[in-house]
Amino acid sequence: MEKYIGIYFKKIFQVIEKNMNKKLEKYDLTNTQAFILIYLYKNIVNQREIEKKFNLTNPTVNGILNRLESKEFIIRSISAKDARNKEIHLTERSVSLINEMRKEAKQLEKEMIAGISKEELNIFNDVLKKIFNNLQGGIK
Amino acid sequence: MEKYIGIYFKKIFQVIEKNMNKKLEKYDLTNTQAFILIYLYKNIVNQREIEKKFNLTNPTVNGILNRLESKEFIIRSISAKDARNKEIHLTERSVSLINEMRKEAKQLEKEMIAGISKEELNIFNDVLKKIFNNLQGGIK
DNA sequence: TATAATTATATAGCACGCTATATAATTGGT
DNA sequence: ACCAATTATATAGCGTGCTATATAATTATA
Repeated sequence: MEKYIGIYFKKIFQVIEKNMNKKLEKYDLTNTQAFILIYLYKNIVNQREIEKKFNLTNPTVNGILNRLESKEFIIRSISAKDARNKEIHLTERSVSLINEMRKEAKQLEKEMIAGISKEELNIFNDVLKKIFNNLQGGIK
Repeated sequence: MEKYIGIYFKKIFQVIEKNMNKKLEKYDLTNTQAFILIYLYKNIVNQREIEKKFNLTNPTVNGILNRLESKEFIIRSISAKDARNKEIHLTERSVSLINEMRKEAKQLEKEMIAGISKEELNIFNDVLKKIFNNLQGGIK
């Protein structure tokens, strides 16, 4: 067993990420890119909203969107209402992949929690939430 | 509540990391570097062992050790027994910090799990282990 | 014993986090 | 109406992950 929860967490998170990236290779997408596309499919937002939703900084989001744009998964255009905002539009290419990717994501989540009971999962989620809240204060 | 465990995991992991990095700033170390130093203090190993312990690839470990070396936290020398191996030695500088850093790491772990019962923690750890095992197969 | 396979480390190049900083547009206060 | 503050986005530069590839030393095998 791992002495530090922090390290254990990191290991597991990285295993999850690797699995996802492997499944997404065929779409020429990373897991971060895929989750953002899935989010954009359901929500018409500017970049700032993506930052808040995924807990990321603006340079991070900008970089991800740059890559998505150069691969032609999205198009960015300046908002007519407020020229500071950029509107983000999914291209045909990404719309056609969303459902498939969503299926894969769900499938992987199922694999992850195989053999874990409802009760265990509930407690697990509670603990995750508590840890998150315990640490949130320490940041800002 | 988060729809995808994967994303929730990522958020929490990143909050943990940010907290740790903040606490370690004063030592001119990142959390990854600190955990590797702590490990090296207790274990005389070559780079390969670090890869296995932390589930990292060799270029990742090499990069981290390069940075630790240039900041003079470690010294690397070629093994007399097997010239493929590099022996990693901690410098005075890092030895003097280990205990303090270990205290901080423990302290943060305590903060993380504040208000969580023993039972909850046990289940949480079990679930983590199960998730890790469920996914391990998917990688290699 | 020479060659092939394996092992340990290193390098190149990329994705995705970050902080610090810049720029441009909008909003608010006087 | 102006100037300051705020807001949204972008850029520079870095750490830590990765894959693919190279190099050098050791081990195994024909």
